[in-house]
Amino acid sequence: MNTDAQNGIDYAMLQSRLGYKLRRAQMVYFDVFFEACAQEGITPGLFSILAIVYHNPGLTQSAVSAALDVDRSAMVAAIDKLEGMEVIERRKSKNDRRSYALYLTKKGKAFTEHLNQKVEAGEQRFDAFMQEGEREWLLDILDRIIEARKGS
Amino acid sequence: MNTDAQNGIDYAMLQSRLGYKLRRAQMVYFDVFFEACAQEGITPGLFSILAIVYHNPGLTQSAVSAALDVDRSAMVAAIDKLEGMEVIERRKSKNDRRSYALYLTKKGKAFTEHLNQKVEAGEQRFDAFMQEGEREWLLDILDRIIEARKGS
DNA sequence: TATTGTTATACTCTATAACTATA
DNA sequence: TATAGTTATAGAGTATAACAATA
Repeated sequence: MNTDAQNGIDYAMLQSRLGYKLRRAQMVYFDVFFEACAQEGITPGLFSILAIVYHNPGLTQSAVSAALDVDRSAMVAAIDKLEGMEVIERRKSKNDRRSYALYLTKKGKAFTEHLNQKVEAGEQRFDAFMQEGEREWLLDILDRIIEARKGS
Repeated sequence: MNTDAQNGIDYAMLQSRLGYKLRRAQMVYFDVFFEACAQEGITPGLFSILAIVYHNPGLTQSAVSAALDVDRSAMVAAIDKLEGMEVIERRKSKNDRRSYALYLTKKGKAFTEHLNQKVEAGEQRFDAFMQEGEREWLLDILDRIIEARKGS
Protein backbone atom coordinates (compact mmCIF):
# COMPACT_ATOMS: atom_id res chain seq x y z
CA MET A 1 0.00 0.00 0.00
CA ASN A 2 2.65 2.43 1.03
CA THR A 3 5.26 0.89 -1.21
CA ASP A 4 6.03 2.17 -4.67
CA ALA A 5 6.11 -0.86 -6.91
CA GLN A 6 8.58 0.73 -9.29
CA ASN A 7 11.66 0.84 -7.11
CA GLY A 8 10.75 -1.03 -3.94
CA ILE A 9 11.18 2.06 -1.82
CA ASP A 10 8.77 2.72 1.02
CA TYR A 11 7.29 6.22 0.77
CA ALA A 12 4.93 5.67 3.73
CA MET A 13 5.41 8.97 5.53
CA LEU A 14 4.92 10.91 2.32
CA GLN A 15 2.28 8.77 0.60
CA SER A 16 -0.23 9.03 3.43
CA ARG A 17 -0.04 12.80 3.30
CA LEU A 18 -2.79 14.55 1.37
CA GLY A 19 -0.45 17.47 0.68
CA TYR A 20 2.06 15.14 -0.94
CA LYS A 21 -0.54 13.58 -3.22
CA LEU A 22 -1.86 17.00 -4.18
CA ARG A 23 1.69 17.92 -5.12
CA ARG A 24 2.20 14.80 -7.21
CA ALA A 25 -1.14 15.19 -8.98
CA GLN A 26 -0.45 18.85 -9.58
CA MET A 27 2.88 17.93 -11.14
CA VAL A 28 1.07 15.65 -13.60
CA TYR A 29 -1.07 18.56 -14.75
CA PHE A 30 1.86 20.93 -14.67
CA ASP A 31 3.79 18.69 -17.06
CA VAL A 32 0.93 19.01 -19.54
CA PHE A 33 0.81 22.77 -19.03
CA PHE A 34 4.58 23.14 -19.31
CA GLU A 35 4.77 21.01 -22.44
CA ALA A 36 1.95 22.88 -24.18
CA CYS A 37 3.66 26.18 -23.36
CA ALA A 38 7.09 24.93 -24.45
CA GLN A 39 5.73 23.92 -27.84
CA GLU A 40 4.67 27.53 -28.34
CA GLY A 41 7.96 28.99 -27.13
CA ILE A 42 6.66 30.29 -23.81
CA THR A 43 6.72 29.42 -20.11
CA PRO A 44 3.86 28.84 -17.64
CA GLY A 45 4.73 32.11 -15.92
CA LEU A 46 4.46 34.07 -19.15
CA PHE A 47 1.18 32.37 -20.03
CA SER A 48 -0.22 33.42 -16.66
CA ILE A 49 0.55 37.03 -17.55
CA LEU A 50 -1.16 36.67 -20.92
CA ALA A 51 -4.21 35.09 -19.26
CA ILE A 52 -4.51 37.96 -16.79
CA VAL A 53 -4.07 40.69 -19.40
CA TYR A 54 -6.43 38.88 -21.79
CA HIS A 55 -9.29 39.19 -19.32
CA ASN A 56 -8.15 42.49 -17.79
CA PRO A 57 -6.81 44.75 -20.54
CA GLY A 58 -5.22 48.00 -19.41
CA LEU A 59 -3.74 46.77 -16.14
CA THR A 60 -0.37 48.21 -15.11
CA GLN A 61 2.69 46.03 -14.66
CA SER A 62 2.43 46.44 -10.91
CA ALA A 63 -1.22 45.37 -10.91
CA VAL A 64 -0.37 42.22 -12.86
CA SER A 65 2.52 41.39 -10.55
CA ALA A 66 0.21 41.83 -7.55
CA ALA A 67 -2.42 39.62 -9.18
CA LEU A 68 0.14 36.87 -9.72
CA ASP A 69 1.88 37.47 -6.41
CA VAL A 70 5.35 38.08 -7.80
CA ASP A 71 7.57 41.11 -7.36
CA ARG A 72 7.26 44.13 -9.68
CA SER A 73 10.88 43.77 -10.69
CA ALA A 74 10.22 40.33 -12.13
CA MET A 75 7.72 41.80 -14.59
CA VAL A 76 10.24 43.86 -16.53
CA ALA A 77 12.05 41.02 -18.28
CA ALA A 78 8.79 39.11 -18.66
CA ILE A 79 6.95 41.96 -20.42
CA ASP A 80 10.09 42.67 -22.47
CA LYS A 81 9.98 39.12 -23.76
CA LEU A 82 6.24 39.16 -24.48
CA GLU A 83 6.67 42.50 -26.25
CA GLY A 84 9.49 40.98 -28.29
CA MET A 85 7.12 38.21 -29.32
CA GLU A 86 4.65 40.93 -30.34
CA VAL A 87 1.86 39.42 -28.25
CA ILE A 88 1.65 42.22 -25.68
CA GLU A 89 2.21 45.96 -25.79
CA ARG A 90 2.97 48.71 -23.32
CA ARG A 91 0.90 51.84 -23.86
CA LYS A 92 1.76 55.01 -22.00
CA SER A 93 -0.92 55.63 -19.43
CA LYS A 94 -2.71 58.97 -19.84
CA ASN A 95 -3.71 59.52 -16.22
CA ASP A 96 -0.41 58.47 -14.69
CA ARG A 97 2.69 59.08 -16.74
CA ARG A 98 4.76 56.78 -14.51
CA SER A 99 2.96 53.62 -15.56
CA TYR A 100 2.14 51.59 -18.64
CA ALA A 101 -1.21 50.07 -19.51
CA LEU A 102 -0.82 46.56 -20.85
CA TYR A 103 -2.79 45.21 -23.80
CA LEU A 104 -2.61 42.07 -25.90
CA THR A 105 -2.00 42.61 -29.59
CA LYS A 106 -4.35 40.97 -32.08
CA LYS A 107 -1.71 38.31 -32.50
CA GLY A 108 -1.46 38.02 -28.72
CA LYS A 109 -5.18 37.40 -28.30
CA ALA A 110 -5.17 34.64 -30.91
CA PHE A 111 -1.99 33.21 -29.40
CA THR A 112 -3.48 33.16 -25.91
CA GLU A 113 -6.72 31.56 -27.08
CA HIS A 114 -4.80 28.96 -29.05
CA LEU A 115 -2.57 28.11 -26.11
CA ASN A 116 -5.55 27.98 -23.77
CA GLN A 117 -7.30 25.46 -26.01
CA LYS A 118 -4.11 23.44 -26.24
CA VAL A 119 -3.76 23.20 -22.46
CA GLU A 120 -7.46 22.40 -22.11
CA ALA A 121 -7.12 19.59 -24.63
CA GLY A 122 -4.09 18.26 -22.79
CA GLU A 123 -5.92 18.25 -19.49
CA GLN A 124 -8.89 16.42 -20.98
CA ARG A 125 -6.75 13.33 -21.27
CA PHE A 126 -7.16 12.80 -17.55
CA ASP A 127 -10.94 13.06 -17.63
CA ALA A 128 -10.92 9.41 -18.71
CA PHE A 129 -9.79 8.48 -15.21
CA MET A 130 -12.78 10.13 -13.57
CA GLN A 131 -16.35 8.93 -13.24
CA GLU A 132 -19.36 10.97 -14.22
CA GLY A 133 -19.54 14.08 -12.05
CA GLU A 134 -16.24 13.46 -10.32
CA ARG A 135 -14.50 16.33 -12.05
CA GLU A 136 -17.04 18.82 -10.73
CA TRP A 137 -16.78 17.28 -7.28
CA LEU A 138 -13.02 17.57 -7.41
CA LEU A 139 -13.16 21.22 -8.46
CA ASP A 140 -15.61 21.87 -5.64
CA ILE A 141 -13.53 20.24 -2.94
CA LEU A 142 -10.39 22.03 -4.17
CA ASP A 143 -12.28 25.31 -3.95
CA ARG A 144 -13.20 24.52 -0.37
CA ILE A 145 -9.56 23.87 0.49
CA ILE A 146 -8.46 27.08 -1.21
CA GLU A 147 -11.14 29.07 0.62
CA ALA A 148 -10.23 27.42 3.90
CA ARG A 149 -6.86 29.13 3.90
CA LYS A 150 -8.42 32.57 3.96
CA GLY A 151 -9.93 31.96 7.37
CA SER A 152 -6.56 31.16 8.89
CA MET B 1 -17.66 33.16 -10.58
CA ASN B 2 -14.43 33.62 -12.43
CA THR B 3 -13.71 36.83 -10.60
CA ASP B 4 -11.60 37.01 -7.48
CA ALA B 5 -13.55 39.12 -5.05
CA GLN B 6 -10.40 40.28 -3.32
CA ASN B 7 -8.95 42.48 -6.02
CA GLY B 8 -11.56 42.59 -8.76
CA ILE B 9 -9.30 40.90 -11.26
CA ASP B 10 -10.71 38.30 -13.60
CA TYR B 11 -8.73 35.05 -13.46
CA ALA B 12 -11.09 33.21 -15.83
CA MET B 13 -8.56 31.45 -18.03
CA LEU B 14 -6.67 30.18 -14.99
CA GLN B 15 -9.58 29.51 -12.62
CA SER B 16 -11.37 27.15 -14.98
CA ARG B 17 -8.29 24.98 -15.24
CA LEU B 18 -8.17 21.89 -13.02
CA GLY B 19 -4.36 22.09 -13.02
CA TYR B 20 -4.50 25.62 -11.64
CA LYS B 21 -6.85 24.65 -8.83
CA LEU B 22 -4.70 21.69 -7.97
CA ARG B 23 -1.76 24.06 -7.75
CA ARG B 24 -3.60 26.51 -5.52
CA ALA B 25 -4.88 23.75 -3.22
CA GLN B 26 -1.44 22.20 -3.10
CA MET B 27 0.00 25.55 -2.07
CA VAL B 28 -2.42 25.67 0.86
CA TYR B 29 -1.12 22.35 2.12
CA PHE B 30 2.45 23.28 1.28
CA ASP B 31 2.20 26.38 3.48
CA VAL B 32 1.27 24.12 6.40
CA PHE B 33 4.10 21.73 5.55
CA PHE B 34 6.63 24.53 5.10
CA GLU B 35 5.63 26.26 8.33
CA ALA B 36 5.84 23.06 10.38
CA CYS B 37 9.29 22.37 8.92
CA ALA B 38 10.48 25.94 9.45
CA GLN B 39 9.54 25.79 13.12
CA GLU B 40 11.89 22.83 13.45
CA GLY B 41 14.72 24.44 11.50
CA ILE B 42 14.37 22.33 8.38
CA THR B 43 13.00 22.54 4.83
CA PRO B 44 10.43 20.40 3.03
CA GLY B 45 13.18 18.96 0.86
CA LEU B 46 15.20 17.87 3.87
CA PHE B 47 12.14 16.36 5.53
CA SER B 48 11.50 14.30 2.41
CA ILE B 49 14.97 12.83 2.76
CA LEU B 50 14.36 12.01 6.42
CA ALA B 51 11.04 10.37 5.56
CA ILE B 52 12.66 8.17 2.92
CA VAL B 53 15.60 7.14 5.11
CA TYR B 54 13.27 6.59 8.07
CA HIS B 55 11.40 3.87 6.21
CA ASN B 56 14.37 2.67 4.17
CA PRO B 57 17.48 2.64 6.38
CA GLY B 58 20.75 1.83 4.62
CA LEU B 59 19.96 3.43 1.26
CA THR B 60 22.84 5.15 -0.56
CA GLN B 61 22.77 8.86 -1.37
CA SER B 62 22.20 8.03 -5.02
CA ALA B 63 19.27 5.79 -4.21
CA VAL B 64 17.64 8.54 -2.15
CA SER B 65 18.21 11.11 -4.88
CA ALA B 66 16.63 8.73 -7.40
CA ALA B 67 13.68 8.11 -5.08
CA LEU B 68 13.08 11.85 -4.77
CA ASP B 69 13.90 12.56 -8.39
CA VAL B 70 16.66 15.09 -7.78
CA ASP B 71 20.25 15.01 -8.95
CA ARG B 72 22.92 13.16 -6.92
CA SER B 73 24.93 16.36 -6.60
CA ALA B 74 22.11 18.03 -4.73
CA MET B 75 22.31 15.40 -2.00
CA VAL B 76 25.78 16.34 -0.79
CA ALA B 77 24.92 19.64 0.87
CA ALA B 78 21.58 18.23 2.05
CA ILE B 79 23.13 15.24 3.84
CA ASP B 80 25.89 17.50 5.15
CA LYS B 81 23.26 19.67 6.79
CA LEU B 82 21.30 16.74 8.23
CA GLU B 83 24.52 15.25 9.55
CA GLY B 84 25.35 18.60 11.12
CA MET B 85 21.98 18.47 12.87
CA GLU B 86 22.92 14.99 14.07
CA VAL B 87 19.72 13.47 12.70
CA ILE B 88 21.31 11.38 9.97
CA GLU B 89 24.63 9.59 9.60
CA ARG B 90 26.75 8.30 6.77
CA ARG B 91 28.16 4.84 7.38
CA LYS B 92 30.81 3.47 5.09
CA SER B 93 29.26 0.69 3.05
CA LYS B 94 30.97 -2.69 3.51
CA ASN B 95 30.15 -4.18 0.11
CA ASP B 96 30.93 -1.08 -1.93
CA ARG B 97 33.55 1.24 -0.56
CA ARG B 98 32.51 4.03 -2.92
CA SER B 99 29.16 4.58 -1.27
CA TYR B 100 27.64 5.48 2.06
CA ALA B 101 24.70 3.78 3.73
CA LEU B 102 22.39 6.35 5.31
CA TYR B 103 20.77 5.87 8.71
CA LEU B 104 18.78 8.09 11.03
CA THR B 105 20.28 8.61 14.46
CA LYS B 106 18.12 7.96 17.51
CA LYS B 107 17.60 11.71 17.67
CA GLY B 108 16.78 11.70 13.96
CA LYS B 109 14.07 9.08 14.34
CA ALA B 110 12.38 11.00 17.14
CA PHE B 111 12.78 14.23 15.20
CA THR B 112 11.21 12.72 12.08
CA GLU B 113 8.30 11.24 14.01
CA HIS B 114 7.70 14.52 15.81
CA LEU B 115 7.75 16.49 12.60
CA ASN B 116 5.49 13.98 10.90
CA GLN B 117 2.91 14.33 13.65
CA LYS B 118 3.17 18.08 13.45
CA VAL B 119 2.49 18.12 9.72
CA GLU B 120 -0.34 15.63 10.15
CA ALA B 121 -1.92 17.82 12.80
CA GLY B 122 -1.58 20.86 10.55
CA GLU B 123 -3.25 19.07 7.67
CA GLN B 124 -6.14 17.93 9.85
CA ARG B 125 -7.35 21.50 10.02
CA PHE B 126 -8.66 21.12 6.49
CA ASP B 127 -10.60 17.94 7.23
CA ALA B 128 -13.32 20.20 8.61
CA PHE B 129 -14.03 21.31 5.06
CA MET B 130 -14.70 17.79 3.83
CA GLN B 131 -17.73 15.58 4.26
CA GLU B 132 -17.59 12.04 5.59
CA GLY B 133 -15.56 9.88 3.21
CA GLU B 134 -14.52 12.74 0.97
CA ARG B 135 -10.92 12.62 2.11
CA GLU B 136 -10.58 8.98 1.07
CA TRP B 137 -12.29 9.69 -2.22
CA LEU B 138 -9.94 12.62 -2.82
CA LEU B 139 -6.86 10.48 -2.12
CA ASP B 140 -8.25 7.89 -4.50
CA ILE B 141 -8.87 10.25 -7.39
CA LEU B 142 -5.46 11.84 -6.92
CA ASP B 143 -3.91 8.37 -7.09
CA ARG B 144 -5.73 7.76 -10.36
CA ILE B 145 -4.36 11.00 -11.79
CA ILE B 146 -0.84 10.15 -10.64
CA GLU B 147 -1.09 6.67 -12.12
CA ALA B 148 -2.51 8.07 -15.35
CA ARG B 149 0.77 9.78 -16.13
CA LYS B 150 2.64 6.50 -16.24
CA GLY B 151 0.65 5.37 -19.23
CA SER B 152 1.59 8.41 -21.27
C1' DT C 1 6.34 61.28 0.95
C1' DA C 2 4.75 57.52 -1.89
C1' DT C 3 4.55 54.89 -6.18
C1' DT C 4 5.97 53.06 -11.17
C1' DG C 5 9.20 51.09 -13.81
C1' DT C 6 13.82 49.92 -13.82
C1' DT C 7 18.51 48.09 -12.72
C1' DA C 8 21.80 45.74 -10.01
C1' DT C 9 22.41 42.32 -6.91
C1' DA C 10 21.89 38.18 -4.20
C1' DC C 11 20.00 33.98 -2.89
C1' DT C 12 17.85 29.46 -3.64
C1' DC C 13 17.14 25.44 -6.24
C1' DT C 14 18.53 22.52 -9.53
C1' DA C 15 21.19 20.60 -13.48
C1' DT C 16 25.69 19.64 -15.99
C1' DA C 17 30.33 18.44 -16.33
C1' DA C 18 34.46 16.89 -14.60
C1' DC C 19 37.26 14.84 -11.00
C1' DT C 20 38.63 10.70 -7.51
C1' DA C 21 38.17 6.43 -5.82
C1' DT C 22 36.42 2.57 -6.34
C1' DA C 23 34.00 -1.35 -8.98
C1' DT D 1 34.15 0.94 -18.82
C1' DA D 2 30.87 2.28 -15.39
C1' DT D 3 29.30 4.04 -10.87
C1' DA D 4 29.29 6.83 -6.00
C1' DG D 5 30.33 10.85 -3.97
C1' DT D 6 32.10 15.27 -4.64
C1' DT D 7 33.12 19.94 -6.46
C1' DA D 8 32.68 23.83 -9.38
C1' DT D 9 29.79 26.17 -12.13
C1' DA D 10 25.86 27.88 -14.53
C1' DG D 11 21.01 28.60 -15.29
C1' DA D 12 16.29 29.55 -13.76
C1' DG D 13 13.25 31.98 -10.57
C1' DT D 14 12.51 35.18 -7.28
C1' DA D 15 13.43 38.79 -3.64
C1' DT D 16 15.68 43.21 -1.91
C1' DA D 17 17.46 47.70 -2.35
C1' DA D 18 18.19 51.78 -4.65
C1' DC D 19 17.40 55.16 -8.37
C1' DA D 20 14.80 58.56 -11.67
C1' DA D 21 10.48 60.20 -13.03
C1' DT D 22 6.16 61.24 -11.53
C1' DA D 23 2.30 61.55 -8.25
